[in-house]
Amino acid sequence: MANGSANCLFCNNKSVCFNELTDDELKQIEDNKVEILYKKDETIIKQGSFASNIYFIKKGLVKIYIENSDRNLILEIAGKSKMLGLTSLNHTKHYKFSVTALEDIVLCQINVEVINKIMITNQFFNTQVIKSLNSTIEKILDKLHCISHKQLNGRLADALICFSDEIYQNNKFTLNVTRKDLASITNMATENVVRLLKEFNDKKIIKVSGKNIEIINYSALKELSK
Amino acid sequence: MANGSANCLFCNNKSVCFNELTDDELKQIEDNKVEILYKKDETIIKQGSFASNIYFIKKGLVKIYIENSDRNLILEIAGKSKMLGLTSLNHTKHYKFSVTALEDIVLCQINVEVINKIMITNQFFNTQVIKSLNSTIEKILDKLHCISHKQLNGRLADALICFSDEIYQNNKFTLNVTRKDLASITNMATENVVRLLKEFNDKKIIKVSGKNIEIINYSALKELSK
DNA sequence: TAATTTTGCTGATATACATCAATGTTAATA
DNA sequence: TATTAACATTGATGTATATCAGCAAAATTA
Repeated sequence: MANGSANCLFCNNKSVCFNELTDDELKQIEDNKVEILYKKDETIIKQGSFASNIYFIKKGLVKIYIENSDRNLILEIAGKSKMLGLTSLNHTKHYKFSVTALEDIVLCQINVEVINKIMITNQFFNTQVIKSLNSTIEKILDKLHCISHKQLNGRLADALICFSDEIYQNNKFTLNVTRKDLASITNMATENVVRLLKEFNDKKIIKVSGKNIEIINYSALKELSK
Repeated sequence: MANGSANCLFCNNKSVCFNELTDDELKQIEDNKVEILYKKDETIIKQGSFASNIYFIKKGLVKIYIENSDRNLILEIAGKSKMLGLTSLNHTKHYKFSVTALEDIVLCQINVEVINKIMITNQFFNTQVIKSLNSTIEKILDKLHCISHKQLNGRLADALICFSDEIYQNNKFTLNVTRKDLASITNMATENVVRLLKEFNDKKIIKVSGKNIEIINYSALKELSK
């Protein structure tokens, strides 16, 4: 929970965003950031609260989700190098989503004013921030497309592909999320996640054993995704 | 179709974005923009094409939608002062959506390089662009929430509230869209739009007569929206 | 003006999916 | 280690919503 002795200048977890900052700019960030450890299941960002900080994940996975009285919708499972809370760049805004830790997390919380300042002085950084915003838009558009146009098996296939290609970058992985979370990712009932995982397993598309999943027939998944 | 004699300096359709530009900056835009007229049903942006321009709507309504082989999803009905195509700010990107005219449109097409240049020289403008990106994110998140959590009547209620509050800014309006479009907005079958409009009409929540709609019981709609 | 296409409307039917209920299994806590 | 709670699983049932079919009305085109 302590402000990092961790020095921004020599930080080897820097996102592309920070790559081209001058030493002076990095110093500014260092003076206005804290490094924080979150334990599994702790809330990092709470939906509805004032958006006044930028977060940068150094280690571990989080889930970003829209809260709802009955049922949540997970927008993204994100990990190392993810910037969170860019909503804060424009003041007087509230977070539209919550973020909680799926495992132990190390992140840097950076004061939004410094980010705003450096966006003025450093054109490259400014571009990177806009890129990040655009990529967020792209991601949630994909999500929207997936949920509005595809049916259950396609949506689950999409989720599995995402885990394999992006989150774990391995066709064999151990889930950090529950079946209920999988249901929140794909916007279906938990029971259907279970049933479909079994069906995929029986069809030898994937191999499921508890939280361990191995993708056997990738192209079949891609086909289901359509 | 001609480059406007329309002078940016004296344009009275300027969006907030352009409000604080210097005369010189406005001149730069003027030299790198064309004013274009689109007729009803013409395509302004085609999904999948290279994103290389910024558009600014001066007059008329457009629909922004995700194309899909079987069924489209309308993200937004937008009008005067809307900036389109900010995806272009980062190069080598394709549009993730299409835009077509719902009526005769006047818009300015601005070269993305000038926009990028002015974002460097003018901090206020830069902030406005980021605000615009953030507001896009917020809108899509709302849509995602609506489609994933609400059922048919709630989704249609949402759409009607949006028409009344934002698009037409009047509780009595004449739709520029077909029932099929309404179905694409709410992600339901066209038949259900018809049935629900009739039901709302019978319950004296709204008064429907063809494309003319009047909202009678606004609070009932708000209730349905939950 | 007639002919054709698109849009709007209505009821009947089908189905994808959620919900419910019941039970096993693992993980957290005392 | 016992106790509780959260998670996972399976089958049976219900329902919201899509699909289909058929026709009327408007709008476009010939």
